[in-house]
Amino acid sequence: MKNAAIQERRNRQVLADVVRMYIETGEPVSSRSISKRFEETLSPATIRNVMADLEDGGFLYQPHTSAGRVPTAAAYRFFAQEIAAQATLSVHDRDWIRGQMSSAKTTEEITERAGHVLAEVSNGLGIIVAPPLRRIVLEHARMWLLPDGRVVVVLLSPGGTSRDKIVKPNRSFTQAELDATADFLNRQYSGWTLEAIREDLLLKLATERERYEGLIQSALTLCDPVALEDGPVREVYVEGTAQIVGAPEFSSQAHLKELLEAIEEKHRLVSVLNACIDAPEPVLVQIGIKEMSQAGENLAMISAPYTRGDLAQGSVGILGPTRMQYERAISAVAYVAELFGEALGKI
Amino acid sequence: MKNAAIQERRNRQVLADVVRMYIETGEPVSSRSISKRFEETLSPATIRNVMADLEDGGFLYQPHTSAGRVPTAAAYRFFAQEIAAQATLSVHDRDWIRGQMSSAKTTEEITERAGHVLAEVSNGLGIIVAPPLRRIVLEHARMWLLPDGRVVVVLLSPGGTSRDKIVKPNRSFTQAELDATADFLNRQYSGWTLEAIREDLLLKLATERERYEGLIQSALTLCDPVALEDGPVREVYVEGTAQIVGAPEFSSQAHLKELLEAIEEKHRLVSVLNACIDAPEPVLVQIGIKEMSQAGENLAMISAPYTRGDLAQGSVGILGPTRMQYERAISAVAYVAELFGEALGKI
DNA sequence: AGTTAGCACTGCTGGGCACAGAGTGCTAAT
DNA sequence: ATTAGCACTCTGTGCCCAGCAGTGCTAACT
Repeated sequence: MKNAAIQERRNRQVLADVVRMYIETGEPVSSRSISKRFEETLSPATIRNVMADLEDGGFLYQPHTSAGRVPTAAAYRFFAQEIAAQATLSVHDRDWIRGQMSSAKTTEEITERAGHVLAEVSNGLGIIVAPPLRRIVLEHARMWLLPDGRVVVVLLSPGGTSRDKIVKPNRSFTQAELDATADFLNRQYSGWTLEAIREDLLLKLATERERYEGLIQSALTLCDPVALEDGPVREVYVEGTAQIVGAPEFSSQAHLKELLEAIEEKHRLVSVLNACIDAPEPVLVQIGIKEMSQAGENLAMISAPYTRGDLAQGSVGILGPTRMQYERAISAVAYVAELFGEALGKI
Repeated sequence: MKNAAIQERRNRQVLADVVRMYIETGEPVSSRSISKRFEETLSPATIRNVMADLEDGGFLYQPHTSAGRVPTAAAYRFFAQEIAAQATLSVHDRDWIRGQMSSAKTTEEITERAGHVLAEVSNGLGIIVAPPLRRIVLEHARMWLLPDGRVVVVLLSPGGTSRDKIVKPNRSFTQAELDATADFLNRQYSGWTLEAIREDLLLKLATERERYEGLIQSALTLCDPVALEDGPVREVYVEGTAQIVGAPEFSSQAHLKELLEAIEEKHRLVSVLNACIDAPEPVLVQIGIKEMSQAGENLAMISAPYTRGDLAQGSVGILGPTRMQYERAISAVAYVAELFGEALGKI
């Protein structure tokens, strides 16, 4: 039974202290130093016994016989869970974050700021994932004809963002037709997500051919390309690459290079980060990200979804070394997610 | 007279060989190895004499007394100049590059590909700078009124790119006014750059108030925000951060970190890279980029402007260690710039 | 005069070795 | 159940020394 070691209250206390201390110093922690933390109520020898149990339980390990102990991934997981509930941001951090975020006006600025804040707080990467296109809400559509037969489609979302695309339809349209189509979309689907619109159109196409035939066809031809434009690259915003270079856990060039390559392939990040959208907890802590790279062993990701209105949109998070200040990081991610959603709403 | 050492033909030959060899191996090159390159027509001792002269001239230096010689920035400059004229791409590289570029369709894809190609070829960073907004050419403008009084402005450029923005004008417009303004822009300024339009509008405003008064005013109010939207961040595209980690010249963590920070502040890159637009040579080689960071000493940038039609638009380039394969890099930059411009034109 | 062989000199690199320090596991005493 | 004591293990560091790569200089050669 692996968890046996963790059952006893004192053992958990010791484990938490070891983790905390290792996060601070980055060096294997000895029984003596933990003993001191307990205000000398327990001797090093006792702590050693506890530590031996914890090692059996898979929470600690020794780099070599005569070294102190280092937390394993399991220890971090335990630790994160232990403190997640009571994680709270220092007033100083809170003010600083709000200050940083409040000066941003455009969506881009806000994103950049949020990423920057997260990177600074964690000494790791700050990552922002934009809402996937299909979750975008249509407020207003407009189309017009170009002299050469192409069509400009502009979709407006609440909050002032817009997306446009030039479409080469396979048949020619008149401006009147375009107006009718746009009007149809506006009356029928204002407030729907693109994803939902698309599904509904396909459904209607099958069941109610006779009623709207032309319009539905037109709408599909004209909207689909816009919806599918999906720029997978621009969706992810990463800030703070420079930070991870300093971290001693990635001092190995090979590891560092591999990690940076993984980061450049941003879609890999997205899947890990977006796990939090369906997670039950408000903030998700993942420890040991094998998906990322060989060095993923000692990577941790802390992520939270942000919402505008009440629709989950995308997520923000931190990717950093497992040896990270979890209290600070967890609460910062939560706070940034909150501010980020708010800020987007205000545009 | 610093250049004295370089006057003699044989000295230049030796210098070039030292640089070439150092680029290959990355280690200080000895007199013996150069002697071998000369097919034994000169003894190591002779080469040593030449090298001593070159050291006096500031082209070589010794890490310590009993080591070989390493090229200085001056040596690289000389070398780059020497080979720039005759730089030519291997058939293999040429095919590969064309292959990589040809599969890209959208502007984003093309940019990404170009960046990727440059990074791969150079083992450094591939950098693409988009044309500054003011150089964008207007093909067609359109505006319409939103229910709440805001105005959507869409500017179309030749080649199918478009840019839109939602403007909150300080007075209210009617749709008819908007149509008239757009029409005015289209008739008067189709084919002009935004920069030029803006200037001309301001000029006309001063001299011909009476004729177009309303239109000019409207055009300015509505277009300026679009033109000034200027996303300084999105303008620069960098690929290949992972590459530079491997380079032994940046093995020092401190240097590496500093460099990555500099790269994240992309605007710093832009000014260096854009120097090539006004340079007389088709491809500009800069060696020792002090602007970037302390480690800039051993950084080199190779850049070339790309054009669409006959308008210089932006630039593409490589940022890498001074110890770089210049022949390959220079010709690759030239070729990518050419293909990039072409590809943009075809969209 | 330019070139080259020979040789002494320099500074780095890597292996071997001893030593101190940190930390543990175990046993026996409290 | 806790703890003091002690033997044991492993690492990091400093030091020395030999080996090596490469130079600079001088003197001889063409």
